Amino acid sequence: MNTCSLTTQSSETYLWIVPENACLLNGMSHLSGIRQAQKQKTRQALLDAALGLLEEQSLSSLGLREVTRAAGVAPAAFYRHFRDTADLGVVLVDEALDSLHGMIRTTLATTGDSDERIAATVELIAGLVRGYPAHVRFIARERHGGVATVREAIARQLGLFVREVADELARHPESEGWDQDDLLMLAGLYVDHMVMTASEFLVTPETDRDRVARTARRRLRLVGLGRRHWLD
Amino acid sequence: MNTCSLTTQSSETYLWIVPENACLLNGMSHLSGIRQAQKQKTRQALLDAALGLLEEQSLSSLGLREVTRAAGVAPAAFYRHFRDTADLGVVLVDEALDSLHGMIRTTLATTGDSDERIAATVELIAGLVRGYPAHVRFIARERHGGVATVREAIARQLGLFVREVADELARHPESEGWDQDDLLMLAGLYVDHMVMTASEFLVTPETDRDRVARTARRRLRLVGLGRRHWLD
DNA sequence: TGTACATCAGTGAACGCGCGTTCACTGATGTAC
DNA sequence: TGTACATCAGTGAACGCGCGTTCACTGATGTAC
Repeated sequence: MNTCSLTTQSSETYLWIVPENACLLNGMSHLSGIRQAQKQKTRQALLDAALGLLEEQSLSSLGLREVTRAAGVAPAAFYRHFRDTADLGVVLVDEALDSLHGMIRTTLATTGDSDERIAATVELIAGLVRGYPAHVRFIARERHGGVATVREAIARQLGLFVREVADELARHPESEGWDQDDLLMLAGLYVDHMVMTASEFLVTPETDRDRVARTARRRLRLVGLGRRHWLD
Repeated sequence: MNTCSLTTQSSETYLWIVPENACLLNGMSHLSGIRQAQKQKTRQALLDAALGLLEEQSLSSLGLREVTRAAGVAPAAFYRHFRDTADLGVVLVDEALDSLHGMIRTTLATTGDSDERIAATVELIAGLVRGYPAHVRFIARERHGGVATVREAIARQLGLFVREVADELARHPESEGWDQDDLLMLAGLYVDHMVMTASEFLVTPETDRDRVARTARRRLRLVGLGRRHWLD
């Protein structure tokens, strides 16, 4: 059971060790013990219920009563945790993307030739879609969705990814002679490609996902070729 | 004033010359004269009103009464034209994308070196965003949105684009030795890139769009380099 | 340790409101003779 | 051409319903002594 992010193990442990700092965003930093744990449980039930409902609709049509009904609490309880459904949406963005930063860095830092890195990247995305389909769908859907604050939260996180990817690319020997602007351009291309691939996986039945993975790898290979000849 | 597509001039003319075939989808092929023209006007008013409202929300939260209010007709009038708002959404998809097929083919067939073609492509997208921002936003938003029939309509149209782009790429001398599968992979990369660039333009104030265009062109150049070395 | 008081997450009832849908209607347009 | 009837796009009133929000409340948990 995770509490504040996808990284189940670490954040749960963290919660028990330093409970007063575990979820600063919740505004419940002074709570402790049973009370906090129960509140947290309800909060997570609301988030999970919302995420489930969002598989078949978008955030701007998600109703507060719908969420509380699915979570098994009274409508008024919602206000103990979120101002409205848009507010809940912003929390979902961070729940979905916070834990990805580390994974991406690790994957890009993989030693080995570029084909290995490509395979690892596509496998990372496939794994995310397999493990957290609802989170991935939520991000793909709300990236251009109808709720401004959520769009902005997603744009902020993806912007971070772009900068992190650029940093990591800069460490590769292939990046010698590249200026920062070009690195960011390439990093943006990669991040966009990751999001596209993820949503392509989502709409493809498990049995056909190999085909999607193969196409994704070829696209990355083609971009990689362009990268190698950029300074010719 | 356009009636069934973005290509104002031609479809309007067409409507008057062969009115009984102009808008087969409407189910009003047997109507003629003043009555049809008035019905068409109301229908277009509903579509325009909906498109306006969709700039700040998504289709799955768009209300029928909201649309009729903005269009200045009674709620019940809506049912003379559409079954529900999802049905209206599907019509909007075709209104937004039908007329693009020709433009894309023409742009890709542009004679001249690859830099010229790249500049023309980015300029095509910039022009679309400038001329039809609401249509472009609608497509970007609903591509992964909460209404299945609309997502499918968009996927169908984008799939057509991919095949058309692949056809056009096949005509280029650079494509010698490429198999169909690789051409489709590359075409998909281009189409995805076009959609990304369009939505990047949308969230960028007019004054900064040059920067977005420049990045888009460099991305296309990098992909073009990869293309040239694909068979090495 | 036990007791008395404070806190506050969650409840359940109530509210006014706008929603989607239906229906019989009206009056301009179309058609037949 | 004029007349009598048919069509049907748009109207306006009505309906039942679920929505978001408020409020005083309850009872388990927390705290002070």
